[in-house]
Amino acid sequence: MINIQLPDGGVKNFDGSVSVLEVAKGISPGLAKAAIFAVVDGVERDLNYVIDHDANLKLLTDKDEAALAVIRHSTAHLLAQAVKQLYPAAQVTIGPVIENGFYYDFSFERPFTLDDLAKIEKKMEALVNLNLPVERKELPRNEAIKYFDQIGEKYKVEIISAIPEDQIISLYTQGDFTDLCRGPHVPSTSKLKAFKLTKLAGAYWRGDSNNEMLQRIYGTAWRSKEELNNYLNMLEEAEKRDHRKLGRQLDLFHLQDEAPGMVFWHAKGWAIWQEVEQYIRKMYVKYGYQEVKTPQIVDRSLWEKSGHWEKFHEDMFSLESDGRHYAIKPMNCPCHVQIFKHGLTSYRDLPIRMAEFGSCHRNEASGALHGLMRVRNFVQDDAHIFCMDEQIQSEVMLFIDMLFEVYHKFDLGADGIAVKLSTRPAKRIGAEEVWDKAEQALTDALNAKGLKWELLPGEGAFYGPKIEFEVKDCIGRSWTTGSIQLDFSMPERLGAEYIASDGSRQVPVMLHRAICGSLERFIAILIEHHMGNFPFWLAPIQFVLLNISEKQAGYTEVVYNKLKNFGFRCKLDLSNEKINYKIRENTLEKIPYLLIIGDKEVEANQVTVRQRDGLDLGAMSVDELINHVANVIQ
RNA sequence: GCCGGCGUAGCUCAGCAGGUAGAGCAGCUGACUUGUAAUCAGAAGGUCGAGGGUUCAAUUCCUUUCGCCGGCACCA
Repeated sequence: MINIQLPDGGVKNFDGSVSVLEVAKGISPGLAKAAIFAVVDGVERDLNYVIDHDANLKLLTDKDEAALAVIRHSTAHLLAQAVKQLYPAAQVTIGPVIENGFYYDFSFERPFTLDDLAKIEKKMEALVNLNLPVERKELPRNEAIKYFDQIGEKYKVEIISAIPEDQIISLYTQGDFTDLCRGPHVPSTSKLKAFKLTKLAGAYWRGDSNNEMLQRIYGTAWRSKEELNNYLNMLEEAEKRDHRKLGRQLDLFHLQDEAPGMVFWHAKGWAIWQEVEQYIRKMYVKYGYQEVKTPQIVDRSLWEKSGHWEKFHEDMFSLESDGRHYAIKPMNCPCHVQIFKHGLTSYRDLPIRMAEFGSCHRNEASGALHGLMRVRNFVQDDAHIFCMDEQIQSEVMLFIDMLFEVYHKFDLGADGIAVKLSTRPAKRIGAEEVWDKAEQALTDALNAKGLKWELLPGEGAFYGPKIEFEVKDCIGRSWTTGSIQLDFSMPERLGAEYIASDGSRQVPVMLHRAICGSLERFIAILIEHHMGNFPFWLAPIQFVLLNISEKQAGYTEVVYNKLKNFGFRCKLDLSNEKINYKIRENTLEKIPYLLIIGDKEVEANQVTVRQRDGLDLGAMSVDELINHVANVIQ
């Protein structure tokens, strides 16, 4: 007798072993039909998993969010099956679930084409219509290796060979196709009814650029056609926020062939930049930073001392002049250490927080460049904190406060920010106890601030652990903006010291930190986050003045000058167009306030205010308008 | 850097099985003097990313190269 406990508290009894599907049928035929997979005693199982003991059972259908991962995984198998049928010479490798979908990597004699993709998708649909049952079987590891060796799947053999010998390997078969997989899977290919192959790409085997490049096919899969369409529409909408697109439409900046990865900032983009920079500068004052400025080009010997030349010279732009070798700085830290070293520093002076809007050049790999997100010349809101060991945690906490104050100011919500702690890598310098202390300090600071964070073991730099703050762009790619990084190496290498309370000379700890990361990247994030509708204080143009006919041109200009003298960024549109046209054009420019002036306004010494979202605030005097925006800014 | 795709007017894009290109919008000129998301008309605008090759003829085919896009790798 087997008792099966259901989530609603009910219990089903069976005389002997029973499959999940049979249990489902016992509950209701509808449930059995809709079921995708099950959780038995906390473990995900297929529907034909046989329960032979008392157990808790939860059935999941396509109504459950959790079904998505299973559907996606099964769709990846479906893709592989289709590829094998169409191109038997292709070798299968891995096909995991990712956010919103899946991919599968194949080794094939030639790259797949878009035509292939269409064919493969058709084949997948045909396989769905065949309603192929998906069946699990288990083999001892060595037999699994033998099996894949026999069918010539050498990548699978390699994968299984890395699994301990005593393990049982599970395989899933649908029709003529068998794949190595942990499962669970949908019971039949007919459950896969909303998928689309989205892109082709190259990808290195095992993620290592020394290895062969495989053909990766990406796809998305959902529980219903409706869900799929919603996703595709969402993607289409999201692409409209792309900062590269908006940068052109709003005339903020451009990039051109002659200066790859370097930005030409137009007046409107630069207005945003100035606001951001000035705001960050205010924060420096508030949080006790000193601002400095250091040279753009520095003799190579400094980079040799700092170790950058050895490790990164391929990414550095260098030049020769009058027989001397120079490098354009790829970072500011060695220069800041030079300022720190000037004169004697007492422990009483610590912490010293030294900030610079430092323009850096890095010769990034051509394939890495991406709009403003990844450029070759960028300005970091960089700062280095020189402090004593015992000050690390409080400095990190202060930095976190500052970071969130800044992000809040720009309307970047904390829930959109991923916090990651990267700890000691295999290759590293510094004593274990120093790493212990440093990692503990970072962990404690994160926890003290009540942040949700993710641990990335082994991802730290060789010279210290770090915390990174990541935000996503319009289509979900993650970019690091803020970071704070401990450095046990550079102060010593470059001979930075302070006089301790006992009169001895000590090497300070150095924290590298940035909030925006680079102003370029940060502004790109702002553009996408606000969809170009910048808050009033950031908007490149804050007011546009529109006269209805030539008659009001004089008065319109007076108001324009008045607002300009108050320091607002204004545009005067006296163009000889209908007011409808002018409203449309300036609304598309995403100017926060459109001030409309006709005879009525001239007479009453007012302006009629229309917001860019179409809301009509009615007529008011200029003073009232200024009051209004002051309230908006707070 | 690697794999694939792309590069035509300021922008968005069409075209060409090889016979030196076309639209809309913007810009320019003119008319209209306008009340809350596109007034009408006219003229103009391009060494089809760059170099080389094949050909009587190349924007179209081949090749090299640069840049961009999507991934991968990288991201101190």
